[in-house]
Amino acid sequence: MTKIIHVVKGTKDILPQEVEKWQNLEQNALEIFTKYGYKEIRTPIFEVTELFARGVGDTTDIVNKEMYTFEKSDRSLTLRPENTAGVVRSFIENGMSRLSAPVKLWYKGPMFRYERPQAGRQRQFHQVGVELFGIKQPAADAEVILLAVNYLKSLGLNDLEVEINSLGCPSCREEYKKKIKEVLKPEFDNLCEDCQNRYEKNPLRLLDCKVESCKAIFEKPEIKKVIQSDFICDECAQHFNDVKKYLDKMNIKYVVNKLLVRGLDYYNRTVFEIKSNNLGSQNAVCGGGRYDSLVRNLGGEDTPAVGWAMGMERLNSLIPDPEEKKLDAYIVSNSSTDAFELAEELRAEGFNVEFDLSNKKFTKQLEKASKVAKYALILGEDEIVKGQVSVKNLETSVQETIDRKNLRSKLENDKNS
RNA sequence: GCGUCUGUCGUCAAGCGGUUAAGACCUCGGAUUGUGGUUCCGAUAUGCAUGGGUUCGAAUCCCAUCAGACGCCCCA
Repeated sequence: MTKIIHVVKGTKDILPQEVEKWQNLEQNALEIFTKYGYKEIRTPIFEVTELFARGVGDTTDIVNKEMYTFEKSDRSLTLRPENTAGVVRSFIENGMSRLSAPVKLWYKGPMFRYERPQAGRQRQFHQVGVELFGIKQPAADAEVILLAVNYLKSLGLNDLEVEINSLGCPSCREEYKKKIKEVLKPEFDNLCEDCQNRYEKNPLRLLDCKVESCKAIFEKPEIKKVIQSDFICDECAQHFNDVKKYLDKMNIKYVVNKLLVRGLDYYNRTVFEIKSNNLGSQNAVCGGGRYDSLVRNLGGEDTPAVGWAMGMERLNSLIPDPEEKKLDAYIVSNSSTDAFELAEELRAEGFNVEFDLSNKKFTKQLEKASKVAKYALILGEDEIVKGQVSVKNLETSVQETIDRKNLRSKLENDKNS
């Protein structure tokens, strides 16, 4: 036997029986996002590597160790690890800052990150996300969060936890980082290896370390005081308060998590995550925030923006499997030409119909019908001659022979009852 | 990149150094050439992820590789 070829590590087929769930996710996205005025955008799956280096940030793990990068004619290209950078690139390139604000976009599609696969994590995975450009006011943050919550609700997911935080603006955040580094300096040698790395790279990430010895250090009164201090400046605080006010008004429950820091460099002010307790350790279904300097950093005009992305695999694992859909009818006949004809007729009228293509025996055909369809349409010699068809309800076993011209209304009646 | 566990039919599995490698489901065929979902018969792994080794003898023990699951880091 010739060796078979396997899917590559961290990728998966979406098989026919799972496709309906995916179509649901996509359909709901289109419906809900359209209500809020978002338009779909589709950007390429690969981009110039520099886009992600500059966009996502070259200190992030995503850019440093997780990108699928390849060279082609002297150019370095990368499979997109996320889609905000690509959308921003397109926003700038297509002059969308000239459009009247806000510009509201949504997307869906595969993303690629070279990571160790585990529950809720693959190397090729899918995200659906939204981006709102051109509004600096807190109402934009609130709308985007509301949109996320309503999308999740439309999928039947109600008991998820919304966590929010404010990272402040670049200037007040720098102050805060400095203070944290200062107060932790004497403890540096006692921190775990990861934390020692983070100390320089991203001091904010120190705070939610899970190592017990580190936690103990953060509990020390003089350190805890600094960590918990309200470091953000008055303007940022005002913005954050307003976002919370909107959420309260819209009846969205949330908790403020001061340890919530996102892993992409471009965020400022509002950041948020939506988590589930039913997901294993990778428990965030949605993550996002405000990124007011990204458009400018990528060469566009100064444009404030907010957005989020959801992991579609994670969403799907929270949604129960739908019942398998049966065909409306399966034609049982020894005359495949007549079966063909009838099938086409019914299909044209909107029914889902199949029949046997391999000349199986009558009983086998009926057996097949009972497995895949609600009705068996028996088309034998008698029926063909008389222009009739025997309709058998495969659940109730009730069968009656009717004129072919009445078949449509018969099937429709039963369909609705 | 690190750690823990796991690889026996399409699927779920038994087997723990000597078996003809159980069983169940699915699939296919027959009982049953116009009536299924119940029942009964039958078919389907010269092979146990791959490659080495130990042994008279390996699916079973050892090593390596590959793959998967889960966790760390990080993220959706």
